[in-house]
Amino acid sequence: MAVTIRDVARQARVSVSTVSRALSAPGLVKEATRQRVLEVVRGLGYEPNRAARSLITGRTGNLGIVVPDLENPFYPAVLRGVQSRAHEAGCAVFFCDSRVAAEDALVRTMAAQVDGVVLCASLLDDDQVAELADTTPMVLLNRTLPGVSSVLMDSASGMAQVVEHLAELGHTDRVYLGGPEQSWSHRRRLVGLADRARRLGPFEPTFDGGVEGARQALSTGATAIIAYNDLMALGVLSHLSTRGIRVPEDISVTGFDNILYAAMCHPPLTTVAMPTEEAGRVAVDLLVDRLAGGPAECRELPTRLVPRASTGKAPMFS
Amino acid sequence: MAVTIRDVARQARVSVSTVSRALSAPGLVKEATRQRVLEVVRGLGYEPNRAARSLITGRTGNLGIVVPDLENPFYPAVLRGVQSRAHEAGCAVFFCDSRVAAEDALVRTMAAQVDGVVLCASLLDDDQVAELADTTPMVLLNRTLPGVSSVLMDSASGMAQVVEHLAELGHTDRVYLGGPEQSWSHRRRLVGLADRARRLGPFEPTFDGGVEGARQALSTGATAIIAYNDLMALGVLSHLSTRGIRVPEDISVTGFDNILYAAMCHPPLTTVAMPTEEAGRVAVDLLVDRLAGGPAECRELPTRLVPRASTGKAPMFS
DNA sequence: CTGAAAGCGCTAACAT
DNA sequence: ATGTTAGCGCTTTCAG
Repeated sequence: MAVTIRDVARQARVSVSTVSRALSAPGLVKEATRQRVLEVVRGLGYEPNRAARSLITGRTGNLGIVVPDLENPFYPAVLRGVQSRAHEAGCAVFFCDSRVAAEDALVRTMAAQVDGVVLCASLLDDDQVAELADTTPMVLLNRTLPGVSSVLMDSASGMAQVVEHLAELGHTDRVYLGGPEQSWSHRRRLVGLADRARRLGPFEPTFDGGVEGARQALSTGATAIIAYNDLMALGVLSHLSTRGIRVPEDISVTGFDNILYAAMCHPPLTTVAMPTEEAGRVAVDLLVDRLAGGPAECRELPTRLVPRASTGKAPMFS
Repeated sequence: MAVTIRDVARQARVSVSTVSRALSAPGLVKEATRQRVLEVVRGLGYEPNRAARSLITGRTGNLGIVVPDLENPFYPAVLRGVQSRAHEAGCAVFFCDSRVAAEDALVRTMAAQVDGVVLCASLLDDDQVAELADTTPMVLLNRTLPGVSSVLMDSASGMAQVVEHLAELGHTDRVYLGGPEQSWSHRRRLVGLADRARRLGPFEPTFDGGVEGARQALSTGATAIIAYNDLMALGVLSHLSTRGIRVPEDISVTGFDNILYAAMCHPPLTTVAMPTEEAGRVAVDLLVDRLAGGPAECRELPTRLVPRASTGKAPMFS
């Protein structure tokens, strides 16, 4: 059997409540006793039983995060931010990839054992999200819903920067390969795009989706392809290379997210940097605030264009 | 207040113990009563309180996994396998990236709230791992320790295949850019390498580590660079490209892991495919067996060479 | 097959 | 400032 609060109390010659207080309400016990207790705690290697504690407090000390696709490097980056901040806040984090099961089922399962959850780029409809948010404290990432905290990355501005960049290079015929239609990020990118590019899609926001998008884009004769995200842009690059089309001489390509590989591919990808890790940290902050009884809050983080070699002057432009 | 077992008992006109049994020991209660209870459970939306349950059983129904670097796509793949299998087994999974805090501290923290942990590619020394394994049921991934379950990917054979492939292409001067010296995978790769390549390193198993490795490799005059993993190989490719060195015409390059980007880079990378997702699933299987009182078990999964365009005939070889 | 009762380890009134 | 005590919601003997 593990060492319990009673063992500590006995050895420190105090009552269990004093031990409890020494540990979780330092102000309520005399410094000398507290030290004595702490010493015994260390000596015995006592670790409070979380189950017992939660049974009373109703708190688990855990946070949950649900992401749509861990294999998109965007999410590990977010997760890293979440985890480091959660760690600072003394919380452990449960994690789920929603390809494993339905998003709402996952959140519900999680809700039972965490104090709150970070829901990333949810594709659920508003009613479903609202229902979940009603059950458990929640912060949304790249998604909004009235009354629910959220952390947003400014996709509209990012996309506007992309279009402007392309325009400056002389591209007049631009095509956008869209992501999932329910996606908030996709819709915000459309806002930034306005009517400054044709639209194709929706496509899967993956490498293969990009390959398919490139195929379709080629038949439009556009000189610039704007992909929904970097993963797709990588697929676009790959397809163009297969077809012997040069980037950026023949066609310019842009992505979104600035994942690690955007800098490593050939040619390096012009893209929009997203404050992923920061977003993860802010999400936890908002969640913690919420748990402490604060109000729902919405925070938008800036994005910025990262020009690289996949964009160049439009052909025949001087 | 949430609905408790007592509410169910009252409404189903049975005792709490009957409800408890109906839920977790179906054999011990008459089918008719069980149905009645289940109906009330559904009607009330009753969900047993996990804290209360674990307080008694000592089980949490949770698994933990610690990985060294979530941003290496190798680990999300493992994580995916772990999660899908855990989900089937009715377990939720806690996750930690050991860049957030010291590995052993993380495992210890986790141990308090999971039934067992999967420890990936640990760099701790044997004593430390042994101590942890003593505290909590554990399965090691790509690491061995007597008496502890483990899932291994056959790095030695994979590396032997790489060297053989290079030899067939006429490369006689090969150089290996090593990974972390404490890494089991690294040491197994050395075994597969035997004395068939010079050795450089250790390097960080990252893109930047690869860049540095390439720099050093160039001064050796070798015609083939064998990187510890794909991330490094990507760095090698990048550095060579910067220096105007052609791959594979001037130098051949190989990686290890077959991450998604190995197929997407330029030129596509010859590498060794690792059964990552499978390994994650097997790890959970072994852990579950262990929790059920089974013996420690060791499973080695095969790897295989994936030849792509980054390797070619040695210069001057015909 | 079912019920009564005793806790699991801890926190939070309530006393002192 | 510290001790006493009553549970938190559940499982699990032990009786019947």
